[in-house]
Amino acid sequence: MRDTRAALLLQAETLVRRRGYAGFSYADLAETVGIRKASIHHHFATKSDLAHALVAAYDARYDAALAGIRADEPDAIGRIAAYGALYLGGVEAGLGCLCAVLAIEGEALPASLRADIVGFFEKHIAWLEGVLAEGIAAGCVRASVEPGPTARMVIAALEGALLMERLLAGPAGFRGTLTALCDGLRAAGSVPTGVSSHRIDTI
Amino acid sequence: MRDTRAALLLQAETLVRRRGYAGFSYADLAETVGIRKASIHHHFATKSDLAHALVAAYDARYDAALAGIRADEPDAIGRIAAYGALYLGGVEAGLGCLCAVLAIEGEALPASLRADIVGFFEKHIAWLEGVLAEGIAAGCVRASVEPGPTARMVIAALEGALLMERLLAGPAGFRGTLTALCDGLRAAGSVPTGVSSHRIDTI
DNA sequence: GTTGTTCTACCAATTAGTCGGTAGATTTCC
DNA sequence: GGAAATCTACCGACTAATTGGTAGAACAAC
Repeated sequence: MRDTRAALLLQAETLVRRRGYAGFSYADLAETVGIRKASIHHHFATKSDLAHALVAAYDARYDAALAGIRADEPDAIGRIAAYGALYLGGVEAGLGCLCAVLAIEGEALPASLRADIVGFFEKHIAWLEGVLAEGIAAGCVRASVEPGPTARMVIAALEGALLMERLLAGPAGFRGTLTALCDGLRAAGSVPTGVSSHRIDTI
Repeated sequence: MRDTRAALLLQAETLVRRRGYAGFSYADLAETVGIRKASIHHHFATKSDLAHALVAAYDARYDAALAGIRADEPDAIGRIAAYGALYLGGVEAGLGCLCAVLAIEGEALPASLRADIVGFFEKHIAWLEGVLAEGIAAGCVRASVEPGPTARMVIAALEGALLMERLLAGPAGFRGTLTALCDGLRAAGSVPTGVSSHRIDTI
């Protein structure tokens, strides 16, 4: 049995992450999946329905990854390094972050989709804020770090690095940024931890 | 006298920065400028010609701003804060960075345009690397900072913050990220400097 | 009167989305 | 268990609108 809906979601996601939301068409998607254009409408009535489903699936995958990192990595800096490694997967595959791509085209997008994206980012900011606060309490993160603004700065740096290094220096460039980022957060006495092996499942 | 070419560049830039390259059309641009669609082709034969001119003008404006900051701000952290304030202008106006927008749609863009964008980012990385190296030598930037990777991290954080905070917390969110970024670079003994008043001219 | 600018009027291609219909399962009901 | 009804997945053939781009005439300015 062939799960067409899943194939559509998978291929649509890579198309959006490669070329943007306005940059791919139902015709493109139909061709890569090997189905007729009209049949896509059977699964996703409109393009924005498809986009919603895309964000929901992406968000769910990240939820799982975030929970996994929290469970596997005891150290705050290790958790942030592992979180950054999720983005590294995108650089390696030549794919931007789905939500960053959609955020950039924000103005031209349906408002409900924008709300989904805001929710995605705010969830990640809250997660990082918690990680940083715990890290400060445990003494592995610099005491002068403010968890709120720094959480925003961390995710901004990773989103920005994914955006840039995909075109510039690739994975090597991204790893440099991630290391510089972690080094700036670590408390003076704390020992660096290695790069984690966390991966976002699909793609 | 009415400089149509300049008006086209100005309006096209805001359209791209709001909706993306694939997200605006010659019809949109014609309407905002108050000209017929065919007349645009007289000034910019193809859409990618227009995009090239857009990047060239944007790049030139940043060149001037970078030189101004270097001349006016003696301190490395002050220079980076001033550089970040350029991006703040985008957040306030609700506009993304032109090159970030184009970078995201990279795969769907003409290759020559991609090269322009790579050049833009590399120039800024080199500028920041110089600023950081001088700052370390002067003692206002943490000695453990590595100028190369950290320069990439700084621009990534600013690009990412512009991307995100345009949708999330606006200028206040961006300022928080900028402060957290600068705080992470400053040497322990160094005194914080205020936010500069540097602005990118047009828009 | 020539040069630069803008216009009207068009073009072929592509866009998202609709239409009526079909083959094959699955369910319902006697 | 077998007929009838319903549902799922897909298709070819559309549509109206929009896409970037072209040809040639009108108009302006020096």
